[in-house]
Amino acid sequence: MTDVKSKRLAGGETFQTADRLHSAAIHLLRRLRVGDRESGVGPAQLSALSVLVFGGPRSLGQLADAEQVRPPTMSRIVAGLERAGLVRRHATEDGRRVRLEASAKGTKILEAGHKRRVESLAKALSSFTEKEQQQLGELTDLLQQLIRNL
Amino acid sequence: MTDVKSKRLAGGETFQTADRLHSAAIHLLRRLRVGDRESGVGPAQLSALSVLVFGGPRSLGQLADAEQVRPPTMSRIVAGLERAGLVRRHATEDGRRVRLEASAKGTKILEAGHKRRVESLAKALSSFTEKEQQQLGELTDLLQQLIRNL
DNA sequence: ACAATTTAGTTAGCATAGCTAACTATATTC
DNA sequence: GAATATAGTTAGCTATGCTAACTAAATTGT
Repeated sequence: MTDVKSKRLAGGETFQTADRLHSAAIHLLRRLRVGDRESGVGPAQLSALSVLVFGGPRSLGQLADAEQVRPPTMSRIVAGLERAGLVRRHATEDGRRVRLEASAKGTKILEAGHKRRVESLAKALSSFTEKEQQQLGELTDLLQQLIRNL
Repeated sequence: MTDVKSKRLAGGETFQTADRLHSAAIHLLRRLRVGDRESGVGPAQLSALSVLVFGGPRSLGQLADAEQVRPPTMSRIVAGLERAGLVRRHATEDGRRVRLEASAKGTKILEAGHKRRVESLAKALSSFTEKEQQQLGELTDLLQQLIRNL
C-alpha cells in the first residue's frame, strides 16, 4: 500500500503502469465521446451499429455477444436502429435467426461519427514529433497484445 | 480512402495510428468493466464515486462537470449514492452549495472495484518482458500528453 | 435597504439502456 | 411425432441521460 513508487517492488511497478494505463484509457474515451451526441443516435445504438458496419452482418444473438449485452437488450437496441432506418433485418434459412445489416444511411452516419472521433485524435497526435508518433504506433501494438491476454 | 497503408501519406499514417489507438482503448475498457457488476453499484454511480474518492470532496455542480453530465442527472446519481450510504452531504458557508464526500463504505467499495480492474490489467501485463512493460509505461506518458492536447 | 438578477440544486417528465422472467416460434433429437 | 433446445420478443423493473420549470440562496444595482 505504501512504497508504491519503490523501484524494489517489481510487481508494484507493474501495478502502477496498469493503473496509469487504465486511467488514461478512461480519460481518452471520455473526451472523444463528447461529440457523439451530434449523430442523434444513442451510445448503445451507435456501438451496435459500429459492429455491423465494421464487422459485417450477423444475427441478433451474435451482436448481443459482441456488445456484452443480453438478447432482450439488443432486441430493443435493434428495434430503435430499424425505426431510424439505420439497420435492416433479413430472414435466413433458419427461421428463428435474423440477419442484421447496416443500411447505407446507417453506414454513412456511423462513418461520419467515427471519422470525427479519429480526426480529433489525429489532430492531437499531429503535434507530436515523427518519432513520438512512431513510438505510439508501436506501443499500440503492445496494447493490442495486452488486450488479447485479458 | 484507398492507399490507407501507404508510407507516403504522413497524414494517413497519423490517422491510422489514431484509429488503432481509439479501437484499442475501447476494447481495453470493455473487457475491464465486465466485473464491475459485482459491486452492485451502477456505472454512473461508480464513476461519480471514483471522482470523490480519488479527487476528494466537491460540490454537486463540480461533480457534474467532472462527469460531463447535467446537474439534474448528477442530482439523481448522488441521491442513489446517498441512499446506498456511499456518499454523505454536508452544508457549506454558501447555503446553495453542498459538499459531497465519499463515506468509508463508499471508499472501500470503490477501491475494491478499482483494485480488481487494475489487477486484471497488471496480470495481463506481467506476461510481458521487462522491456515491453517499460515501453508500455512510456506509451502511457505519451497518452497522457495526448489527452491534454485533446 | 431592497428589488432584480444570478447561481446551485431539485423536481417532473420523457427517452434510452441494462436486467430477469416468461412467452412464441422454429429446429433438433429421440 | 413428442420432447427438448435455440432464437428472439414482450413485459416490467431500475438506472441514466436530457430539457423545462421550479425553489432557495447569494449577489448586484440603484
